[in-house]
Amino acid sequence: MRELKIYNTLKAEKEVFKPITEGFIGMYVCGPTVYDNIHLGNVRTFISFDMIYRYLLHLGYKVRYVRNITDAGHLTDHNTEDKITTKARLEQLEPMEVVQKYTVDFHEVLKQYNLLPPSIEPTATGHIVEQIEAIQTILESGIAYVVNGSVYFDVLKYNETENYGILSKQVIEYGIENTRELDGQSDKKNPQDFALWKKAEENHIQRWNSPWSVGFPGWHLECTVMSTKYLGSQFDIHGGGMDLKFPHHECEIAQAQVCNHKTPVNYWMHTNMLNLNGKKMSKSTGNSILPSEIYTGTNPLLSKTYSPSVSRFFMMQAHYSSILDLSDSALLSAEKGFLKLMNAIETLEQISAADISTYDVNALEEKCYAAMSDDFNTPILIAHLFDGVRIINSLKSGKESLNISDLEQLKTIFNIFVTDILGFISHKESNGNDLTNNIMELVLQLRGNAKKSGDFDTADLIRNELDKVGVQIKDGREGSSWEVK
RNA sequence: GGUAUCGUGGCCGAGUGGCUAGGCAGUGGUCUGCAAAACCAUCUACAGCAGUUCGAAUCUGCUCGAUACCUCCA
Repeated sequence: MRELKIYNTLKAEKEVFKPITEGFIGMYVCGPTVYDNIHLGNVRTFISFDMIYRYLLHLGYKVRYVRNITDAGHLTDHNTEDKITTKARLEQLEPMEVVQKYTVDFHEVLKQYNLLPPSIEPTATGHIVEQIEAIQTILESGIAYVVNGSVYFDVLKYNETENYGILSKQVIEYGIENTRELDGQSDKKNPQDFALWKKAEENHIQRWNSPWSVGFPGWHLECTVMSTKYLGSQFDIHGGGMDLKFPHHECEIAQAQVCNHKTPVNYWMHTNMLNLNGKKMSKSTGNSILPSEIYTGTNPLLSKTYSPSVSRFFMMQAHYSSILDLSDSALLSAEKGFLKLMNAIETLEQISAADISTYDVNALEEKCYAAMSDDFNTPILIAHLFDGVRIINSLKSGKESLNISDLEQLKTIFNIFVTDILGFISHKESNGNDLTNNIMELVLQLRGNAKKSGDFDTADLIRNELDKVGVQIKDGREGSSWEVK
């Protein structure tokens, strides 16, 4: 199998990837908390991991991809209530209605962006029993304590024998004098401690029985429990957004370390943020844009609508680990580039083979694999694909030629990288309609006749009127063609 | 205050010690009835200062600036 390099946040360097079991990969990615519509920044993370998943599959690995849905336990800021519960109260819904509503939204959006579904999509509320068992284990190890029906993880005690901060490189602060505002109400021994179980207040709707209180699990615990359950106590890849690195992933490592006595994950991958107006998109600050606003064009920042494929292309033009800034002009240029790429693929279907090849298709394929195998470098891949686009257009005009096997190989390359790995789909499916094709053939023929007889008024009329309804005429050396814009 | 990442041409965005990334926009040309598309050519660059080196956008130090995390966020 081809060598693959992955930037491992845990080691802070690029490493050659070696799965625990040859040919198999266990991958866990933190999913959304379904208390609201996901915004485009959330989508970026899932698209990045979709691309990663697709490439791993393409390389021939059997991948078990687990991506959770957080439907309980995610606390709001400075509050004892969780996000789902808060939303349920605001919308006067059952918590599970909130969960259902936004889970459906999540899935619909990801479908628009052509994401493959994960192998398993577990929920926090479906694993309450496992979470309670894990808390018991941690309590028995003496790394957690019970206060007023809630259970907290003792970070300082853990840090005596283990390294809390191994992932985020944070150095925990001993002593409370360094902390900013210590919440007087808090049951915690230290502000760094985090909740494993919270006792439910009277008005808290989501609640389960436990040995300590009627309450609900802490946010960090679900990922530990579910990744362990489905991928084992040690697995290959754990991913998530950069903003989850600390404290969420740090806490996951600590919990798993106490429960299973081994480091849970070999490769930690963190995808970077999508910025809007120079700042991270965020639900809580309102600096965000919804996927639906992109394809309906309802956001004031956008001059027009953009298809999901265009925004997917826009994201793939940046490396997953870089911050990416969204703007109308960036989407506009992405759209042009995307159409150029997709048009070339259509053109490729019309190319006929020649006797000799004037271009090294093998070298192109090698470059594409090299780019992807170097920490999933999609911008470099796309640069190479545009090299292929240039060749395709030259093939059409006769400046380059390919023999039959090279031509087939070029088609395969585009199929693999554009469709299978980058996950782009042409949004011009309507071009394939037989009726439309036949009518357009006639129209082009009539216009061609008009041109031949010098009737350019008619020729231009046809071209202009078609342009108004979104069809572009392209006159080439060997005749005219058309496409839906 | 702590931790981390980053500062690349008109814009977006790769590269990380010597060899043109790429896309969009611009300019010149080919083609065209004209235009568009396409193709060819081409311009604008590595935040600043000092150091290491035969050679640095790439390594080191400092300065300035930006962002993220440290309290919920993909």
